[in-house]
Amino acid sequence: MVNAFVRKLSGLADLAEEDVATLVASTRQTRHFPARRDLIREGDRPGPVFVVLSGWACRYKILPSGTRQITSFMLPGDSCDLHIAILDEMDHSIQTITKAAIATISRPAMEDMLDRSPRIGRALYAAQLIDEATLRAWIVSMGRRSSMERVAHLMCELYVRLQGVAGASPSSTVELPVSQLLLADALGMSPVHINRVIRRLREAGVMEISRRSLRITDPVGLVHVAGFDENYLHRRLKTIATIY
Amino acid sequence: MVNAFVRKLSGLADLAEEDVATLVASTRQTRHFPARRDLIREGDRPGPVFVVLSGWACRYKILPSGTRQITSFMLPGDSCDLHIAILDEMDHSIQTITKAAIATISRPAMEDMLDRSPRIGRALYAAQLIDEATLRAWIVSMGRRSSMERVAHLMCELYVRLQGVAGASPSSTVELPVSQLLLADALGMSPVHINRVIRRLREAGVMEISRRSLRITDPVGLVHVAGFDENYLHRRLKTIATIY
DNA sequence: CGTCCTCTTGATTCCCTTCAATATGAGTGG
DNA sequence: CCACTCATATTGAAGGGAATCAAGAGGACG
Repeated sequence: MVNAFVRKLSGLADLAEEDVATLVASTRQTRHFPARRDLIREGDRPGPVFVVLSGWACRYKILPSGTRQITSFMLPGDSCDLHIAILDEMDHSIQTITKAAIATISRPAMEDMLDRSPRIGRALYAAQLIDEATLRAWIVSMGRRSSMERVAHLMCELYVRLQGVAGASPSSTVELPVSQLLLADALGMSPVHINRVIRRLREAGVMEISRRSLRITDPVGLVHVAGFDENYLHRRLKTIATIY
Repeated sequence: MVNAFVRKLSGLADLAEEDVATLVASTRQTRHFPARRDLIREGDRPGPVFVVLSGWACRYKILPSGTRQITSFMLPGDSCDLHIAILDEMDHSIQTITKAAIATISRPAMEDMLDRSPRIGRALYAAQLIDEATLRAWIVSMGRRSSMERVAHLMCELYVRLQGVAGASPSSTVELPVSQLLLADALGMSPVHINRVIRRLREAGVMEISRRSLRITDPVGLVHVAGFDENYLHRRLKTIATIY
């Protein structure tokens, strides 16, 4: 059984069997963390590369006023920048959202892996470019999308990302282990308003959030209100709209 | 005389003389573009790596509604992702803001360069990580900063970035060849409101924008209203606050 | 069973957008 | 050199979307 990391990278490059073995070996050393535990904090010296094998995490930054902004979600299979060690210190923190299994890849191990397999390197670079594209998509959302569109867009993103990694059969329902307060911190809105927007989306019949899960009742409609163009996720796989 | 690209990378890694020569040679092939000219468009197949030698450019995305969101500014010395060629298609466009001299580095040339000099590779990766950090900082700005803070923060960022590359003597005034409409597209605000915020900042005595130039009249004050922490730019150089 | 966190809904306030009009300035052609 | 045009900048007025304040309900957990 390969892990989420391998599943994700397999979708980004043609990995050989030995690559898979290398990746599995490199992520053998895993630690389990409870929810809401910082893996690394702003100002810390960057350490090894983190790989999320199960559970959710997020990158965030606290402002002087005390408010928080989440800059990205890390889902199973996601890892942080492969060359993070180049920098002097972290400019943001990383925290688990749920219980999570985190593997760490030391810098020498990472460099060894990049040296040995160009395919792994290619997959990791592709992953990084997708992460960047996602950051840009968030900027677009925050800058020019209405709150309805913004929430819908994030749900589309998370849905597609989860489908891409889970390898599970397409389902209209995915687990969404985030509180509305967390969504607020991710979307730059107030928790109260997030709640109202979710309600409007439910009343519009496109999606529902309940019991920590997201159910997409009208995929086409959701994609439409979100103005979602999944090209930025650079997946040449089935699209959310064509699954159904 | 070395170009802006070399000057920027020199600040990110200890380049040998041969590295400088390599970089200069790789950017010999430059083209001149007028203002407001697309270098590459969303949906296009990624081509060579673009390097801005002079002038300004920006990455942007057009939404279905027709509004535009700029996701980053490219100043002299900046380049786009070194591995951009991995992706199938561009998820955003790049356009010149002013007249600009753009060098292109073909994919083979880039790979050759990375193979030959680990120092150049290191500098390029550092540049990319800084770009990513800047994207995160923009997300934080859009999500959790007030319009005053947001404008002030962008001005701090641009000022520090310009100082980092220009190599010029520190000055309270830098060229800022962007219209208020462009700032609006970058900051996710309306042009009208941008105008009012700029006025308030002028009245507060911290900065002035006029005749396409930015004058910082009170650096400490500006940094303060912006809540600017330049750590994210990962410069171990003099800070905007300590220059004065 | 009490406590705390999350969710939900209402009321009020205000920041920012939109609409509108005018001013300023650069570039163009007569 | 001066009208003309168009982009940009500036300011006012009005409306709306989202934050804030506030209170209650539901649910998880020790």
